[in-house]
Order: sequence, then structure tokens, then C-alpha cells
Amino acid sequence: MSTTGTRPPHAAPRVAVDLVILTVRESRLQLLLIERGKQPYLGRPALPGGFLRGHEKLDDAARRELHEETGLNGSRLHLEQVHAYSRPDRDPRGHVISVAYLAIAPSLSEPVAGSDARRARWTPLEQVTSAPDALAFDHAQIIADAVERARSKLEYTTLATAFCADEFTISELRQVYEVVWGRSLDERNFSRKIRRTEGFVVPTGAKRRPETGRPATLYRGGPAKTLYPPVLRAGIDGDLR
Amino acid sequence: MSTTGTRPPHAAPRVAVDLVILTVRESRLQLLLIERGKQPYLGRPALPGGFLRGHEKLDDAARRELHEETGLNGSRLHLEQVHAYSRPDRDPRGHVISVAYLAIAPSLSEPVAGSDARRARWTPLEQVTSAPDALAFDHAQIIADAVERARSKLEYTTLATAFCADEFTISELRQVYEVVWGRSLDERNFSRKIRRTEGFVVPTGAKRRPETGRPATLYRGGPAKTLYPPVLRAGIDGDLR
DNA sequence: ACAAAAGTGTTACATGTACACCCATGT
DNA sequence: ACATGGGTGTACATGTAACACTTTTGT
Repeated sequence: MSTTGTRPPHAAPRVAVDLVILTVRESRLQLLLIERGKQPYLGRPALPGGFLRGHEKLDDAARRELHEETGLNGSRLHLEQVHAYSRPDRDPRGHVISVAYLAIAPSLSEPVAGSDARRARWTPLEQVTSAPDALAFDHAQIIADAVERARSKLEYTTLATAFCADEFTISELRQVYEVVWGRSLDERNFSRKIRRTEGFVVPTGAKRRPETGRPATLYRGGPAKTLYPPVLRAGIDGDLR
Repeated sequence: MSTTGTRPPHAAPRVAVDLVILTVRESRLQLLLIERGKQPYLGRPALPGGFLRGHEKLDDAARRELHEETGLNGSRLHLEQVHAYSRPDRDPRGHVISVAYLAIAPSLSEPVAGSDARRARWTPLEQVTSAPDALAFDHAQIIADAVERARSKLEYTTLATAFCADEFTISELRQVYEVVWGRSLDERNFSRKIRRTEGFVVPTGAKRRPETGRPATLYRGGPAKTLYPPVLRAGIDGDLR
């Protein structure tokens, strides 16, 4: 294969988007990886993504790739731009600038279906951090940056509700924080704090009955987008676990 | 002029960088604007910036444009990527994706000199917010996003020291917060808080004598990059002023 | 002595942390 | 009655807000 080094030295860069799609499954933070079906990095795990088409906006390209490569419906998921990566040697085919997006999927999202999605699968984040060199391109770095963005936004925004189904309990919301941050939180203080933060969650009136124990109030995400006071992860509350 | 609409519909987008260079001058938050020397938007105020060259990294292009268009030495300024703008109609010449950078210059920075910089001048932010349509392209939006990034980062990072000269007093640092946030802070509480946050500032041992009054201890920026606890702007302390 | 700016002490209040205890349900 | 998970009360530590007061300088 001689696809490298054949472009003129000052060719205009091509522009792509890559997606870091996070969810909480089986009490672990997981992300959607595909197996590359062509060179370079054939067969290696990589982020879903692709080149910008025509006069498309980056946001539109991200939603299109989300649907094409994973079968997930982008219009219902949280999706935000994170960073543009531009090292000239990051893609052996030539200069490719990749704009990374962070997407958050609720836990119930199915393992994925869709046209180009046969090779897509949920992967625990830990697997990526313990063997970052297994990934194609600079995708390990992109993942690290996007995950840090998500961790940070849990502090001062209502992003955590995007990890939950339409209706959820405070306990489920707390588990999102615990899994994303990798530390335990006191359920009782957490519960009070969330419910006292105006607009974070609104009760639906219904209850969910656990297998055993008192039924929990069900909530939906409220109108608030930012949190004051923030939920800070730097506290001394729970231990790492 | 018929520079618009002449490109084939699916031409690859071009990539540019734009710079939002902030400083505190005359007790106001100001940014560096240039006057456009060619179409489109000839003669209109705009952000310094330009197209990516060859196999250049975005960060390198931002530093290069910073120097070429403003004469400022990019290697000594805080410079960070903020967001990529990609609306296909944002530039009448065709599809141009612009990656915005936020730069912070210390107050002492001279009005600017340099090759291509004759038209560059410091402009109070207020002038932009009160007449956003005067600016070329979507630059008013880019400025709004970058300024919000700066305001937000003062809360939980040590970015404020980037607005100060090498040595500064706590009062000068407080004025940075006040000017950027547009609200007053209690000097006495602020001073204690800054000095108690380990690594934010370190005393140089020298003092600065004001025209009248007690000399102030001089500090340099310390090793810390993030602040815990943060300096939150949402408090009820000072009034707007 | 006085003005001006830097810096300390003190008090009231808000929020965070830890944990004992009570509530609602299934078995 | 008991186990299990949801939820409340409360004491203490930490941080914020407001402001009286002291310190150090120049005139």
C-alpha cells in the first residue's frame, strides 16, 4: 500500500469528525469503539467518525456519522464539540484535521445496530486507558480529553441527566456521578443536594419499586443547564473504590 | 464584486484560525481588532487570523498569526483553542472552517507593532457587545464565546495571572477579576483567599511603593494551574459597577 | 497629624461532610 | 420481624460576606 507520502507538500488539510460516545453500562463508564475496516490501522479499535462532506457543518457531520456508524439517533443525544486535533503526522494518509465531539448516551442504549455499524461495540474506558497504544491514530488522547470534559461538566452542569433514561431515580443519577468520577458519594447528602438545586430534576409523581426496599421517587431532567452551587468532585467525601 | 458563489458546491473546506486576544487596559477588558484590508468586509473591524499553511498545526498557525498580524510574541502569551466554527455561509468566499483561539496578554503590552499590524488596535469589549454587527463574519459570536471561556476559567484556574506583568500585587490581580467579570470584589477577603490557595502566587520578596500608602508585597504566578476551592463569580459579594 | 493603600480580626451565615436514625416496602 | 433501599435530622468543619480596625508609607 502506498497511500502515504503521495500528496503534494502543501495540500490543503482534509477535515474529519471523531466521536467519543460515552455511556454507563454494568456500573462502568464505557465508550463506543469500531473496528477499522480499512487501512491505515486495519482491524484496530478506533473512534467512529469520518470526513466532512460538501458544505456540511461540523455538528451535522457529527450527527450523521453518529447515526451511520452506530445506529444511534443523534437528535436525542447530548452532542458537543470538544477540540480540534491537527498534528500533521496524526494520519499517515496526509494532513487530516479532526474535530472531536463528545456524545452522551443513556444506559439503555442497545449494543448498536445500523448500516455501517456491524463492527461497533461498547468498550469499558478502563480497557482504553490501560492499553492506549492499541487504538488507531491519536484516538487515545482524544478519548482522554473528552472524558475529562465530561467529568468536569458533571461538576457545574446538569450533564449527568444525559446518561440517564427519560425517568430516573436519584440513586441512578448518583451512580452516574460515581461511575464517571470513579469515587463514591454519600447517597443521603447527594440526594438532598440534587433536589435542592432548583431546576436540576423534577419529580414525575411516579415511584419505582425496587426488588426489595422503599419505592424511589422518579424524576426527569429539569430546565436548569448549569449548577449553582456546583457538585465538586475534589471534596473529601467518599473513598476511591 | 463577485467573489461569492464561484466555488464548486462540494469543494473541500479551507481551514483558518482566528484570535481573540484579551488584555486589561485602562481598567477595561479590551481585545485586539484589525481593520480588514481586503474584501469581503473591507474596512470592517475583524479578529486577527488567517488560513492554515502547508502542514502546519493549528496551534502553530495561531502563534504565527499572532506575531505576523499583531507583533506580539506568541511564545510568551497564554494561548488556547476554544471552538471551531463551520457554518457554510459564514464566509462569502466559500466554506471556511475557522478554529478560534483565546490569547491573554499582560496589561503592559504595547498598542502593537509589526509587519502586517498597522491596522491593529486595542478595542474595549463593550464596543463590540454594543454593536456586534459592525464586525466582519461571525466574529462577534466568536468573541462572545472566547470571553465567556476566559470569565469561566478565572473561577477554577490561575488564568488571571496571565493578564498581569511578571511581578504584580494582589490588588492588580483583583482588578483583573473585577474588570473581566464586571463586578467588584472585597479586596480584603480576596487577598486572603488568593494567598491561602497554595501555589497560586508566590511572593518575590520585593515591595511596590504606591504614590501614597503602605507598600504592597509583589508576587509572581505560582506553579498551580487549577484552583481549589474555586473563586466563584456567582457570589453575592460586590455590586455591579 | 493626616490621607491613602495594604493587610488582620471578627462575626454571621451558607454550604459541605459524616453519620445516627426513621420510613416504606417485600418476604 | 427483618432485610433492603429511600429519605430526614443534626452536629461539626470549612468557606464566604461584610466590615471594624490596625499597619505602613508619603506629605
